[in-house]
Amino acid sequence: MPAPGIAGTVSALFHLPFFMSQPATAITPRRDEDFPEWYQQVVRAADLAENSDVRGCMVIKPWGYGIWENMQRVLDGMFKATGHRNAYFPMFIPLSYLAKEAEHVEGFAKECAVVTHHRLEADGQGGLRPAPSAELTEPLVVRPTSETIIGATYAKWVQSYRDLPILINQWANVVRWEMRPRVFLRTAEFLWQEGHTAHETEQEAREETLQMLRVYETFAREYLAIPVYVGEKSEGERFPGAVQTLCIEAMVQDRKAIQAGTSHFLGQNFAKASGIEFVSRTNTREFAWTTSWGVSTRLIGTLIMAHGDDDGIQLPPRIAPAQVVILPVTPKPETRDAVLKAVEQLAAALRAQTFGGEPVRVEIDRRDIGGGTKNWEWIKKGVPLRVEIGPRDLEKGSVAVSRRDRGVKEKEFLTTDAFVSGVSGMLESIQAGLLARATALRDAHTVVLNTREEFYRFFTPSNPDRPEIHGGFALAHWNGSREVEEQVKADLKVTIRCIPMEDSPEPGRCIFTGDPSPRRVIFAKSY
RNA sequence: CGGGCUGUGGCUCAGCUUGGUAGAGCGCUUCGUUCGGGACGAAGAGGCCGCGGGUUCGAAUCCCGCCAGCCCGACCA
Repeated sequence: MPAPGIAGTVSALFHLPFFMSQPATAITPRRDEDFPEWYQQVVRAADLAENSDVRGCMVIKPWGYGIWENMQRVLDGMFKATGHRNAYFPMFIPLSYLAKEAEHVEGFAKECAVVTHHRLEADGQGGLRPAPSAELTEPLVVRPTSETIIGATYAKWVQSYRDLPILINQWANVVRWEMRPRVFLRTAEFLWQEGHTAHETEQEAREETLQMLRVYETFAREYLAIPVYVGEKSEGERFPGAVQTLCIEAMVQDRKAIQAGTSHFLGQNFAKASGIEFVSRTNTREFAWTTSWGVSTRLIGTLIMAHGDDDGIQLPPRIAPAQVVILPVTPKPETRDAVLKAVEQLAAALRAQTFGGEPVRVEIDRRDIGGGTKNWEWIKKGVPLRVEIGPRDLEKGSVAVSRRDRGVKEKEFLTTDAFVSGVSGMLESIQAGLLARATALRDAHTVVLNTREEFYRFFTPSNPDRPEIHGGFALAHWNGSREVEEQVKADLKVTIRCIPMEDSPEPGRCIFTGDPSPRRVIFAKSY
């Protein structure tokens, strides 16, 4: 984590009283003091979401939802560009459907919400209860994922190889009854997209799985400014029922890994379970080959932990709900109208500019609250550029521009024209800076380890009672056995994040057993 | 599901041991002074102290029961 800009720090100190009545950073605790608590405070300070009265469920507030809407819009375009279309399937899945695929049941049964009744009645004590007479003959499960119900539907749609491929995505909510919820990272209900495709051949399905993984990788890098490793999950981390699970893994600022997206090659497992059969080109009956792939609102949590600083979140411009916020400075009533008029003109001029092929997103904050308070709110919300215009700027034809990736008090005075024509470049520079910083962090904490001792040292904090930020990604040889994986997990809470896809893997010997290993895999602690 | 803890204005909490019908900070409202700035002052609104029962002249405070939430473990996008 680089230090804040020196100029900004000096300037900030200059404005504070000796005894510092205000914290030096907008968020307490700082990241290095208590990362999990810092995360929660950022979610609150940036007004992204809050916990609801329903345990484990969150209310996503407009600023947070705006981020999700941008993710949806961009990804949706990428899905369409690769030939997919959207559809919608039911939220309720008959219990018997879930039971069809053995591994799938085992994976999800423990965290399913179940609907058993379809009517309420008075309980005689002023409350309500499910009516005993209205019990469903077959309970419905609130979807934890939709493979089974979509599979059952595809089975009806597919008769011939001519009906394939089916390339469908749905945007939906899903429910997994988690024991330990954390806003955006692990909630009982979350929003996501799930792509479900069915293919004629294994190769085609495998290519689809890989293609969508690459879509996620591109999205993460180009839009979220988060570099990711792409690879395959080990057997222990695989999606229940999948033949192969591919993933993108990101590192966030406490050096833990987070799975940011997954793409599964399901083989014929679900086709067999759901009866997706077709008559082939050679007039034989075949099971289809299916895939599924998804990303969720967890990406918002990833974004926070990847780019946030001690003053709040920092949004990559490409995904920010507003890229520029204009803050009118209206100290005197007599100049107020002129300032507001200039603000409108500036907004229009900025919106006529494009960034990443889209009009620049501009918001004007006309609220009548203290300028400092207002400024800090937008800092905490992570808007990339803040622009102040006051009466003096009107006279000079200038604006005061602050970048979120620079010091809080740092302002650049530009002519209005220069700012408008340069806004796209500034946004590009911020976007690139975030990616560069995240990449540097990841690379600095990705190490190659060759012995068991090094490995255990790397993942052991110096203070076990209050673990400091430590560890990172460890590239090490592994013999491929589940026993080793589970031992490491039990000892250190470290898991295999992925088996990286490389062109020329370097063979070696497992650092735990000495067995031959075809390639290094990535170990890390994870969310 | 095991272990620890907590429920008091919107938020964070004090008060409870030694019962006498409620406090602080922040936030909110109004007024004023400030103000290219997360300022200051004054006034004000807001609480059947988680729920039910018991002891008592009297319970936020003591006793019993229940409910809810948080933290630590097992599970997880």
